[in-house]
This record gives sequence, structure tokens and C-alpha cells, in this order.
Amino acid sequence: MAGSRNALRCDKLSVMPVRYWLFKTEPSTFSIDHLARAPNQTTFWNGVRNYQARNLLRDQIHAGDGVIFYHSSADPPTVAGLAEVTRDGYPDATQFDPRSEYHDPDATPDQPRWFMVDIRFKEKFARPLPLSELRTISALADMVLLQRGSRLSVQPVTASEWKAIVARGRRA
DNA sequence: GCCAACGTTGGC
DNA sequence: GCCAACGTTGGC
Repeated sequence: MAGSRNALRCDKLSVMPVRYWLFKTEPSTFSIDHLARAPNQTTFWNGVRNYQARNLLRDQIHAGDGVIFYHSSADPPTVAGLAEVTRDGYPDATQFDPRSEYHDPDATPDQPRWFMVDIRFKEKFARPLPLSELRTISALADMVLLQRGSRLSVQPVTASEWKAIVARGRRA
């Protein structure tokens, strides 16, 4: 394949570079162990109700991309492991369900407002990486997660940030 | 439980 | 379009 080895052919004319993302989840609701035990170790990532994150899910995040699986509101908050996107963005069905906590009365199947992707479990880190340790890694100084007041639940991650986190997480 | 930071809502 | 009020996030 032409281009970098970190690339997927996505159609006849273009090669889509693999990109990296960080997905936040509260482990008491859905942890990396839940993902590892899910059918096909795969789940849809529903319930994101923030426009910036929605735009990423709908437009930017593609099958083959890498996902850093982050446990927020945990004690301590950690990067728990890695996953991979297995399906491009598609409408989050819960927006149409009046009984769902994620229901959006203004969304219609013709005009969906909220999107989700599918992800599959890749690995659980030998040692979960605490947020406090991430803050000590100079390669991560500009990481979105570490910026003041950063709340985005789906965030872009650079290739160098990905590399630094994977290297540290695999180290016992 | 506290609270800073952020996103959304709605009156004007 | 402004912006105050409110609700939520998420680390500590």
C-alpha cells in the first residue's frame, strides 16, 4: 500500500490515515472489563450529547482508528487500555426513543442529531495509567485531556501522544 | 461534598 | 446577538 503503514484503504481513490482518539467513560457505568466481555468484544458508543463530540463521531472518526479508553470519575481516574473503531458514525438510536434517558424530541430519523460509532476491545493495560502520572509525561503536555477545564468526552489524540501512552501502559 | 470550568437555555 | 442563570462534568 502506498503511504504510511498506519493507513487503511477506504476506497479506490484515497487512503485514510489512522487517527487516534480518547473516549471517556465512567467505569461504574461501562468499564473496559464490560467491553472485554461484550459480544464480539464490541459495543456501540451511544449517549454522547455534546455537539463538538458529535461532530467528531459523525465526520472524523473512522473504522480502524485507535481509541484510548479512559475511566473518568473513578478513584483514581486512569487510562485503562485500548480499543479500535470498527464502524464509522451512524445515528444513535436512543435519540428516537421516548423512554430513553438520551431521548431528543427534536431529532427524527430523517434528521438525526446524535451519532455513535462502534468500538472493539484491543487490550487492557498491564497497569492502568493514573491521570496524575499522565501529567508528569512531557510528551503529553499538550494533550486535550490534560488541559484546564477539558470536559470533552470524545477527544482527538496525536500519534505521538498515542505512542507515549501505549509505551507507558504496556510497561508493568 | 466542593467547586471550577464549561455548554446550553432563554429573556431581552 | 448578548449574557445571566442554570445544569453538568469531573478532579480533588
